[in-house]
Amino acid sequence: MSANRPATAFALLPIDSPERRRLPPLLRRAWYGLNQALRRRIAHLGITPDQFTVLRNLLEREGITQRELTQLMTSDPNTIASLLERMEKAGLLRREPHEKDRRAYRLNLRAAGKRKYEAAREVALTLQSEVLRVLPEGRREEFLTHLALVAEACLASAAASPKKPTAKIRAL
Amino acid sequence: MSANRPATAFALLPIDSPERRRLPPLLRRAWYGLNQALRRRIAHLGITPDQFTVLRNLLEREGITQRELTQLMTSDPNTIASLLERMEKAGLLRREPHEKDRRAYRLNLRAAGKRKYEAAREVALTLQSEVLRVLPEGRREEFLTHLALVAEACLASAAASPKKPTAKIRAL
DNA sequence: TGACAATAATACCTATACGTATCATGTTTC
DNA sequence: GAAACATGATACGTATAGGTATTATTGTCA
Repeated sequence: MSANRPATAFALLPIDSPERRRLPPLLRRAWYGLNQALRRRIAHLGITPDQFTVLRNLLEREGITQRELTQLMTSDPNTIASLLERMEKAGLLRREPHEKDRRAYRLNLRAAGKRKYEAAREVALTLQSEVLRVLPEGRREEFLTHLALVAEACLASAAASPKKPTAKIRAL
Repeated sequence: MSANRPATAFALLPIDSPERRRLPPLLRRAWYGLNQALRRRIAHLGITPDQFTVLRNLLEREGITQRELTQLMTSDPNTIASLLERMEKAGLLRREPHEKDRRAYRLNLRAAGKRKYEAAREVALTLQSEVLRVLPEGRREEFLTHLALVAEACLASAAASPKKPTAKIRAL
């Protein structure tokens, strides 16, 4: 083991998994694991983790447009459109015409959506605290702060990576 | 702001985004941002981030089965099967019959797969260090260690959440 | 050894991510 | 104020996640 790392960091981990320290697989495992756990635990409610996130955002900010929801969820207009279509069909929310912009919709929860949200929220809170318990209590806030920094950096890198490389950039 | 948190943690963040401190959205942003950045930066190679991960695993361990790859990638047999089908069609790898178990395949990279991997690896390494630069140098190892703990906890929670609730559990 | 459970892979389904293109509507600019 | 441009939403295509069921094997145990 190299000398300039805290030895405790590896105490719980098998030494022979070098990729254990690589950011991408760790983020992948954490995100997919968390998502899968939540999906299974709320499956009986008939909603998915992404639908739960939509419900939460709509409860906190009623009447937002799809574009605004897309930004709040750090998602994509296409993904949100089809997600909302399924949720509207399931009776969880309504899309009403925007009174100022005839291109846009205003999104509003229906009663069924609010009920599903409340039930799923309990599950999600339990899950989150269950997961964070593995960190020493005094380090949890710091971890989340660092994770927020990393998340912002990831989004910035994505934003800085054009879909179609411009002539200038490709010329490098 | 509550008193028992380090004040510096919030210095760079808008105070009015309470969900900034919630684990799920942070993991989502980090993972999707990282994935999107890599996808755009290697699109010219004709492979996706997941295909890149497959290539890396196959390079490190030649001749593994789909089942073993599924475990290495913390993925799903269905997903891996269709992923490999696309990659085999694209000439990146071969599925050869397993000499002991006629149900299984042995996976091997082809030359094109190795070339794509080498090119994508440079991009991925650059991206990862670009992202980790936002953390103070002395905290990066600690952050990854904590993230590994969280990832394991997420996987454990998922594993502890059955697909179909048993009668016993549902009775609670 | 013969019935039966476990396992590797696949088929089929739905949900999501996201790239490109399109349409309708807003906004800006000369 | 008309043309150019920007924006909200959608249509369509491909890739991935993962649930259920099926098929072909393998392993186990009475």
